[in-house]
Amino acid sequence: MDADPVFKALADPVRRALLDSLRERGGQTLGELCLGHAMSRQAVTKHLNILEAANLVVSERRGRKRLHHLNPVPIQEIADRWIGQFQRAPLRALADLKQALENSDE
Amino acid sequence: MDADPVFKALADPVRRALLDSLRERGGQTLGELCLGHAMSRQAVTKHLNILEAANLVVSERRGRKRLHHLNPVPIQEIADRWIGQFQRAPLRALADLKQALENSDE
DNA sequence: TGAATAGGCAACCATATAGTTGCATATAAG
DNA sequence: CTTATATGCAACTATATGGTTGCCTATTCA
Repeated sequence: MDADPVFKALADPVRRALLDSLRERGGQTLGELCLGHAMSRQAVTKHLNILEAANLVVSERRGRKRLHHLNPVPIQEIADRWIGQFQRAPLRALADLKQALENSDE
Repeated sequence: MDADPVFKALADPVRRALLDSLRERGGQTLGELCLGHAMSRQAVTKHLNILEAANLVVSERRGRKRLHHLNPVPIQEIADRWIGQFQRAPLRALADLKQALENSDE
């Protein structure tokens, strides 16, 4: 897995809101996902394309509609492989930080 | 906490590498952090400024050196408050996805 | 003191990003 | 068949981003 497109996809608040919406209710159409966003349908399409490229969203054509679904796997993988590394050594990092701040008074 | 600067800071592979480096060894100077990156010192400075603005890195002036430390707290908070939401309902999302893909053959 | 070291500041440039508008296409409904 | 609906495609624009270079400041050390 290439994590970079996932991180980049998550960097935009509109895209995070779209993921939130699809987590709440899967199978939404493009039109439904546009509601509540003060931007054009085409702008939302672009965001969805970025989310699909990162494999965070999967869509299926259903007649003239396109239904969108969240794929939680990439987020899980980032949590496990990347964030986990930072969680495993947080106490040491915080201790370093605390010591550095204390020593700065000398 | 505003999570947006943190997500944006994490979106760049150079900045993730800098965090990795500081996780491995805290207290590195700007010059040390520049080693291994094929870019100017000023470019690295800009990345570090973005990481500091997101509170992912804390630095202290020590004579003519500046020492940098990882602050793991924002990553922890994102993991807990944001990613946790996606991890709590992954089975349902995957089931939705599987069902959608199966139904698409009808 | 004077030179070398470590870093800061500001202007500039190229490309990426996020948005727009206009028009085209395909399916559904009457 | 015709119209309305749902989406797709492409061109264009403005701003953000990531990088550069040149020069300045502040320590350290001989």
